[in-house]
Order: sequence, then structure tokens, then C-alpha cells
Amino acid sequence: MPTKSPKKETLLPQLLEIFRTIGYEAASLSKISELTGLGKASLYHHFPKGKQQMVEEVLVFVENWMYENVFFVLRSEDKVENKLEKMCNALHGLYNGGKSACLIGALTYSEILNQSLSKLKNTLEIWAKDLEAVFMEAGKSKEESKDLAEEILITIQGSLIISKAQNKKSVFTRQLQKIKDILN
Amino acid sequence: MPTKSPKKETLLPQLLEIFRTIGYEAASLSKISELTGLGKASLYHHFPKGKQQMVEEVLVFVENWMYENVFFVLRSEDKVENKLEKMCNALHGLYNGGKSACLIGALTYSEILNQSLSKLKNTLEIWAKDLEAVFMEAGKSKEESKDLAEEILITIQGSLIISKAQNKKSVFTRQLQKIKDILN
DNA sequence: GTCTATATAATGATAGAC
DNA sequence: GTCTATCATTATATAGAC
Repeated sequence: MPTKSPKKETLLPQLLEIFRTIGYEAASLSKISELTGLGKASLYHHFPKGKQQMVEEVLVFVENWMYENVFFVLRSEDKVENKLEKMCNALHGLYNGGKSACLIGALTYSEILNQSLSKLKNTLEIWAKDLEAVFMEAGKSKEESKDLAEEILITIQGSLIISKAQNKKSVFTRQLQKIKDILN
Repeated sequence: MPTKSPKKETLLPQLLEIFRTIGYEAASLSKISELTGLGKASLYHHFPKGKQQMVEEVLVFVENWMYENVFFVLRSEDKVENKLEKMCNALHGLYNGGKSACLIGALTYSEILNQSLSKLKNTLEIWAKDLEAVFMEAGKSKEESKDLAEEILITIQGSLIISKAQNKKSVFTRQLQKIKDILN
């Protein structure tokens, strides 16, 4: 893995916050410039291909975050009861306890989707597979494991939307708690 | 209720389809013009305040649809076991069996949200209340009814997103079936 | 009610100085 | 690596003919 510039290390989380809050199209370069404190030309220095490159690198950033904080945990040698709890705690941080939206959701309702769809699909599928493995490790059947995994992804995405639409963070945190309790 | 012009009757479903597919900001007037077959000036004739008015009228259109096809059913004198099934069948139509997205989701990840948030929140709350009443009618406790209602909204929103992101309509239809089965 | 033509502002993007 | 200045393009929106 190539060493990233220190600037990008701070830039990518900022861009993630922008894209998942107002979406891809509404995030104009002027707005990005204003919110990051960097001039447009500076942004193009870091991302020569413009917005498209920004969102693609943010997707990689999120993908890496998922590997380090979710997939790593789900694949660890930890006790199976702890895995879901640790995943939920990580997600609580990623989504600011339900305050921040999910990039997947933000991009799903966007034109950019077609171009980045394969990476998105891939991350979701890995997540589903890893969750499925956890449930099988816990003694569930293959079918039930697959089902539970899918339901968890649905619940996370759905509760983030309802949470945001109703402006109630508790909707998200309550669902996280339910996920933690599945194996207890 | 004032009589709508016949033109708008065909225009609003088209606009709904556009907004929920590519989102609010990506739906430029040129694109709307192209997809509806109407010139920009004609669009401004029907919606003098432009895109903002379009999305607001689409929201009313969807709200009315929900009253006629979902809230009406949930409040009817029908047998309680049939209500969820009829709701799911209606939603299957609204979302083209998982192919089409949800306007709520599309607008939640958009800048326009702040202005239309109250109407959106309101519709979601009515939906939740009506569902809650159905479950209480079926003999569930107040607490469990509230919980089930919230879970249904979450599942619908979440499965639509996962369905679209993974390009698998079956994800949505499977969740609809589960909702139908709750009271069986 | 629809159109063509146009005004005006904002967009993504680049050149070149520092 | 950042900036100011600027470009072509596209955006929203309007005027006025039919």
C-alpha cells in the first residue's frame, strides 16, 4: 500500500463528511472548497480528475475503514458473541451515533452510482459474507445465517435513513442494540 | 381539494420517477425537459417556482398516494390480517417491486431536505402511527406495536437501498413477504 | 400551453504566479 | 502546495412569439 500524503489523510474524512451529508451532485467544488478551506485549484492538485476522483478515493477510504474496523473484527479469533458488539460500536463511531448518514445510501440516490457501483456492491457483499460466517460460527444454519446477514445490512441502512428523516438518533442506536443482542 | 390540470396528473408521476431515480440536484431542468418531453419554459408554466415547487408538489402527490393506498387500507374495517398484505401489495407497485427507489431516501440525502423535512417527517409519523394501531388491533402491546411499526419503516427503506445497491429486486420482495407474514 | 431565444448565475476545470 | 484569475459549459430562470 502506497504511503498517502498527510494532506489527504485529513482531506478524505472531510470529503466523506461532505458527500454523505449533501450527496454527490450538491457538493459543488465551491462548497467543497469552502468546507475544506482549500481553493479549487488546490483541490485539483490533489485530485486531478476532479469530483469523480474525490468520491472514488473516499470510497476506497471507507472500504479500508471497513476492513480495519469491521471485517477485521468479524474475521478475528475473538469470541463470537463479542464480534457483533464490536462491529456495532465501530459503526456507532462511523455514523456519529446516527447523526451522520451512510455514503452508500447517499451515492445510491445519485447519478455517480453507475460508475462506482461495482466497488459499492463488492464492499456490501464482503460485509454480508463476513456476517454470514459469524452466524454460522455461532451455530446457525447456512440459510438462517445468510438471512440474518442481509437483515443486518438492511436494518443499518434503513435506520440511518429513518433516523435522519425523523431527526431521531435513537432510532439508529436502538437498532444497533438489537443487532448486538442477536447472539445473546 | 382543487381539481388538478390533466397535464399535471401525468407530469407528477414522471417527476416522481425522475427525482427518486437520480435525486434532486442531478435532475437538471434540461434533463427534466428531455425526460418529460416538455420545454423548460413549459415546465415553468406549470411550476412557476421551478424545481423546488416541482419536488414539493411531488411530495404532496406521494403523500396523497400514501393516504389512498396505504393509510386508507390500514384504517379500513378490513380484517387485520389482510391490512399488512394489502399495504405490501400497494408498496410493491409504488416501488416497482424494488426496482424504483423511495423518494424519502432520495431526498434525505439531498440539500432540499431542510425545506421539505417537515412534510416528510409528518408522512412517516402518520405511517408509523397507523401501523402501530394495526398491531394493537391485532392484540400486541403498545410497546411492541410501536417497535414493529418502526421496524417495518426501517426494513422498507433499508431493503430498497440494498436492493438498488446490489441490483437485486429479490432483496426488497423478500422483506415485503416477511412483513406480510408478521401477523400470520 | 408550448415553443425559441436569451439573460444571468453557478458549475467544473485550467493556467500560471508565488 | 496554494493561490488568483479566468475559461468554457451548464445551470436556473425569463421574455415574448405563436
